[in-house]
Amino acid sequence: MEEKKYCYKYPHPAVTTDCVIFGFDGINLKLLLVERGIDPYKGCWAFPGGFLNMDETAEEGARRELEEETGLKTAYVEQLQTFTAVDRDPRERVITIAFYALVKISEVKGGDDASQARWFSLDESPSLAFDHELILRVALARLKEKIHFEPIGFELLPEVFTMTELQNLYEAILGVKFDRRNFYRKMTALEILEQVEPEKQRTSKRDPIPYRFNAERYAELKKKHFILEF
Amino acid sequence: MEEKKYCYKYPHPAVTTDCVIFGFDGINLKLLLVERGIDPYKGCWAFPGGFLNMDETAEEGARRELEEETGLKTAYVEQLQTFTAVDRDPRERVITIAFYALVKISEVKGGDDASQARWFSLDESPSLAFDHELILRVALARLKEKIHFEPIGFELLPEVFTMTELQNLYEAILGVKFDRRNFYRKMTALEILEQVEPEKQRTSKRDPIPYRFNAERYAELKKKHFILEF
DNA sequence: TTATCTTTGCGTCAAATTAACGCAATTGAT
DNA sequence: ATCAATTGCGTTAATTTGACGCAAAGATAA
Repeated sequence: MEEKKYCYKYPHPAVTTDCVIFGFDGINLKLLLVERGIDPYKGCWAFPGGFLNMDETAEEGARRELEEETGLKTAYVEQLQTFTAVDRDPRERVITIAFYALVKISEVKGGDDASQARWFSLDESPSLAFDHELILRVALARLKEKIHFEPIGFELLPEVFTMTELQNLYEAILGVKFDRRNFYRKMTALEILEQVEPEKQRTSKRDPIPYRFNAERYAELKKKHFILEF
Repeated sequence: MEEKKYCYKYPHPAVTTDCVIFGFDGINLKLLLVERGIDPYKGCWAFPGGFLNMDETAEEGARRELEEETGLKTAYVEQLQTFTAVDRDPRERVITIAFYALVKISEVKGGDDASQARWFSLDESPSLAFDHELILRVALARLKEKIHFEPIGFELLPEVFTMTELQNLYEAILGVKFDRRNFYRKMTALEILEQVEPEKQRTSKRDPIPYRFNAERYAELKKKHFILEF
C-alpha cells in the first residue's frame, strides 16, 4: 500500500489549478485542451491543470501548467474563480483555482508528438471533464466583461495587426457585429494604437494599415484617470 | 501530543474562507471586523472566516461565517478571489477563498456581549491581520467595478430609501460626487425604481419621495439584453 | 417673527457622443 | 472588362451628457 505521510489533525481538501487558455486564429476564438489519459474522465478533454505545489502560489502553478503545454514563459494570466462543489471530483475532495490565459497562437510551440494538446474552436469544443464546462462559461463571461475596459485583446493578436483583425477579435469575443467605420473611429480615438511604418511599399490604398498596441501610451493615459471603454 | 489522523500521500494546504462584510450607514461605507483572540495576530482585527468543512462549498462556508457574525441567513454574497501567498499564514500553508457580502446594517443583529465584532468606517479601519489589507483593497476595487453594471447598491440600503440616500451610497462607493439633478435623471431613466405609496401624508414638497428597488422589473430588462450602466 | 439657508423635484440648453450610412480608390475575381 | 469586396475617411441626425436655473417649502437662526 502506498505510504501516506502527510498528516493533519483535520481533513484538508486537495487543491489544484486549472488554466483556460484562449487563442485567436484571425477569425475564431480558440481553446487549448488536453486529452485525459487516465481516469476519471479518461479520453475526455480538459483544461491543463494539476496539483498545487506547497512552495508556489496558485498563479505560479497555473503558469507552470501553461508553460508545460505551450512552452510560453510569459503570457497574460489572471485568476478566474475557485470551484469548490463537494463532488466535483469523484476520487476525493478537490477544489480548483481556475485561471485564464490569453496567448498569441503563433507563439505557441507546435504540439510535439507527445503532446495531447489541441486547439478547438468554441463551437466545436468537445464535452469536457469534471466541471470544466462550467469553468469555461465563467471564463467566457469574464473575458467579455474584461475586454470592455482593459486592452487585453492585443494579448491574443500578433504584435502587428490590422484594424479588421482587431475588429474580428472583438466581434468573436463579444458575439456582436460592429460597423466597420464606427469601429475604426472609436478605436482610433482611444489613442492606444500606433501605425507601424510600412516597411517596404507605401500604403497602396488597398492593403491595410498595420497597427501595434502602444502599451506605454496606455500606461500614461491610465495614470491620468483616463478610462478605456469599448 | 495531538492526534493527526487525516493523512495524504502528498501535502495538502489548509483551506479557509474569509468574508468581507460591507454595510452602509447612510453616509459612509462600513466594514464588519472581528478581533482575533488568539495568535497569530492576537488583538488584531480581521474578516470573519475559518476553515472550510469537507461537506460544504466555499460559498456555504462563507455564509456560515456571515451568519455567525450577523445572524443573517440571506444576503448578497459573491466570491472575490483566492489568496495563496506561500507565507500568508505563519503557522502552515493556508490558502483562503475570499468572499464579500453586502448587508443591510439595520438587519444585522446587534453585537451581543460575547461578540467581538464591530463596524468600522473605511477611513478608521484598524490594521488588519494576515493579508487582509490586500483582500480589502481587492474587495473595494471589485465593489466599484460591480456597481457600475449591477444593481447591487440596493443590497446595502433599507427596503425603502430616498434618492439622496442612494446617491450618497454611490458617492461613498465610487469616491466621486454627482450632480444631484443629473443623478436623479439618470437613475430614473433606468426604470428599476418604483415609488412607494406615501403611506400617510402626501408628498409635502419637502420630504423626499420614498423609492424601492424593483427587482422584477430589472429581471425583465435584463432578459431583453438591456444593459444597466451607471 | 422674519430673514436666510437647505432640501427636493423638475426643467433647459449647449456640447459631446453615437449610430447609420455615403463615397472614392484600389484590387482580386469571374 | 466588369463586378464585387476591401479600406480609409466623411457627413448627418439622433441621443446622451454635463452644467446649471428655478420655485416650493421646511429648517435655522437672529
